[in-house]
Amino acid sequence: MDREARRRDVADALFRIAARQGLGGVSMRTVAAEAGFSLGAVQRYFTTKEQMLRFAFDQAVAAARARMARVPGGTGGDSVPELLRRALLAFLPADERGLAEARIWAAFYAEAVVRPSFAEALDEIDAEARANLRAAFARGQEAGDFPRDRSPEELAELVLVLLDGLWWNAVRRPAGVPPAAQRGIVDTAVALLTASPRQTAPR
Amino acid sequence: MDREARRRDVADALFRIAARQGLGGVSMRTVAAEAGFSLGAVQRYFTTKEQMLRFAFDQAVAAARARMARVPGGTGGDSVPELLRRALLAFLPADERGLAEARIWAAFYAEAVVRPSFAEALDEIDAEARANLRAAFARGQEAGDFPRDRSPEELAELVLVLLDGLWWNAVRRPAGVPPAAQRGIVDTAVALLTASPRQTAPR
DNA sequence: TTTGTATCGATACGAATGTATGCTCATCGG
DNA sequence: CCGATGAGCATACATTCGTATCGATACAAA
Repeated sequence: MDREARRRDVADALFRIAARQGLGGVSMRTVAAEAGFSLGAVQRYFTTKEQMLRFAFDQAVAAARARMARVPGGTGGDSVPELLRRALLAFLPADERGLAEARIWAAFYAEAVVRPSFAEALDEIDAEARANLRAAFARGQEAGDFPRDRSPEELAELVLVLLDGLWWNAVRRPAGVPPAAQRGIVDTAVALLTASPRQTAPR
Repeated sequence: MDREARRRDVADALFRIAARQGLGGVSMRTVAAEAGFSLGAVQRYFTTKEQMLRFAFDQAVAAARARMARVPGGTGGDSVPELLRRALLAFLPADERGLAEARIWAAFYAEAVVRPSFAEALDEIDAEARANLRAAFARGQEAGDFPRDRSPEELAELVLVLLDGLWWNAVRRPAGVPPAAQRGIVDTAVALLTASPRQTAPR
């Protein structure tokens, strides 16, 4: 009878289908079958497909926010570069389960390109991450861990872009093969970020 | 009567729809209407939707390959970092037309996550780009434009990842607003790539 | 017990989908 | 002239879609 819990069950079923077949495989009936519910039951929790999709999307957004909050904030004793390295790795899919989640996000991500209401939520997450990174870089520069000739804003933006790239790179790998290669790229990126510039790219 | 030209017309119509509504808005009938053809006419060129989609995808892949070939190869007098900078910018959507193309790619990109036959083609493009970048970095290191403590492979991989991130970042921007900010990130990234490392990220 | 109210399942219905079939022409070789 | 070939179009068909409606069961209140 717990309405909210059932809604989450339905959303979980939607996630499983989206991870396997993308949003193209998501229909009221396929979701109902995956959840072990009848079509009518799903309809009682979500009168419309739009509602169902939006709920699932919001669920995924909340999970992403929670993951971001769980990232080591900087109060620990680690250096900022090390924190950055761990933060990047925290958002990359590591095991089979993480890869399934990432596939779901890939579907939503693409959907956001043509659905502004989804894009707004992604922009909000981006803004949060940007703010966190900006603050971290400011601290890192004060501690001397990062060169000061680049503003924290620039560095934060660069890391966000880098994370997007790393993430998509991981999503496209066949199975759970990435760990080593991924770590290598992350290490390289962090090393370059902590390097002092030798020359500026000519105008 | 030119069969191949008509097929491209149909594919172009598919592209316009995909840019507007994603692959979810693509159906035999909507594509036919967009192309100004009847459903039957489209069917004569593509007996199945799968064929149509695959042809359009291959068309997009060929265009991407052509764009990659058109990128300044390095025989010019420019320094390798400058070449890198221009190469990155060449792949980012600059105007409204480029953004529409990018939206199409976003749809295909997400589709590739759940359709291995699409993923293969993307992997091939990636491999080509990786080889080109690797060679460019090797040349750049010999010329002293890049630090030698990172292998060309690592640097190439990093740039590929960075390009993916930059690209998605551009796709998600509302309209044709990105140029300045995008260039800033590219400049920062190139500057960092050409910097000499100060310290390596702790294990 | 009776009444009322959720919960769920089954089914119905119109719209849209992919695909198949048949028809009308125009063009061209004999 | 005329048969043939193929392009283009309309239509038909079965399936699947989202959504709406109805009946059955369960359980709480009166």
